[in-house]
Amino acid sequence: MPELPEVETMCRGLAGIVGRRIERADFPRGRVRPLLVEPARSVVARRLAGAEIVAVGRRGKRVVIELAAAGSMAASVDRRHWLVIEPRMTGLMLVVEPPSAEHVRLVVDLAGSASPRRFLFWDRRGLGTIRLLDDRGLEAACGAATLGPDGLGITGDDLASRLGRSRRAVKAALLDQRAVAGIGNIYACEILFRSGIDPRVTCRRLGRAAWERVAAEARRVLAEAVRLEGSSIGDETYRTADSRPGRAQTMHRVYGRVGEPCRACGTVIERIVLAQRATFLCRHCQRRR
DNA sequence: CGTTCAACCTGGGCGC
DNA sequence: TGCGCCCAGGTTGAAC
Repeated sequence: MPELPEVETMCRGLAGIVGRRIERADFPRGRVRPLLVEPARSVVARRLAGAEIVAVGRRGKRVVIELAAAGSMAASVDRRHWLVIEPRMTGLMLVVEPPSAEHVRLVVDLAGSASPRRFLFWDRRGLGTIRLLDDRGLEAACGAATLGPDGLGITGDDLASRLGRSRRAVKAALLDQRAVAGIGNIYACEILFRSGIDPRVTCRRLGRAAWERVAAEARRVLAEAVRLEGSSIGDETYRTADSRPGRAQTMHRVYGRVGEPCRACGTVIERIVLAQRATFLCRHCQRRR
């Protein structure tokens, strides 16, 4: 579920943990599958305890919490670690009570009496990953070879140079995190609608002006969705770190609107499957190149 | 190079 | 009510 705007909102909701010290970390009843945690849960828990939280940031769809090892007030890089959490479909970072206790995967208690007292990773489907990495691990997991330029700052040049010669459908290409980081299924559909481009069109058939449009709409749609704190669709879904629903779903023009009239022209919105993902489009409005 | 499929999971919605 | 099936915001690896 969480794409760039949702993960960005989670990170902003964690602002209060920066500068705090971790008292203890716990994987309640080992509810995270071992394969989704790196290194072993006991090692992660031990290393987190006592660490100082230096910063919280986002890389693509990942939450990155920078830590200084216990007792190292100086910023020696070799004592830095990064807690990288990938929420995947249903993961949430919360500083308040979770929707259910049974899907809490990681709890981090903070020292002191300031608010928040803790933060946690809650994940209903349990597909999310938790990694505690050193600088080399971070580079491998979130570096330029893994993640392309961030969607909020993507340019027409970026897209044209990375995807311009590709034979893939443009929608599939926008979901490729190495090309542009942070775009997922909802916003790919919305960006292409606003760009007036059919999601099935092959990248190499798009001209310069089209890539400029896609980049501009990507920046605009993602920024607006961040402003609206992400998309919450239905119950038991994405929430902000303090458990409020986002409002970006109110800006959706095509996603989830199959059978409903296009807000621009009245044509019925269609749902097709492209690259194994539901894809929504307006045949009339999405014909440009 | 690109596509397709299965897998990893839980739970909501729908048809019968 | 209950059951079975399909669907879901993501990612990965294998097969073709």
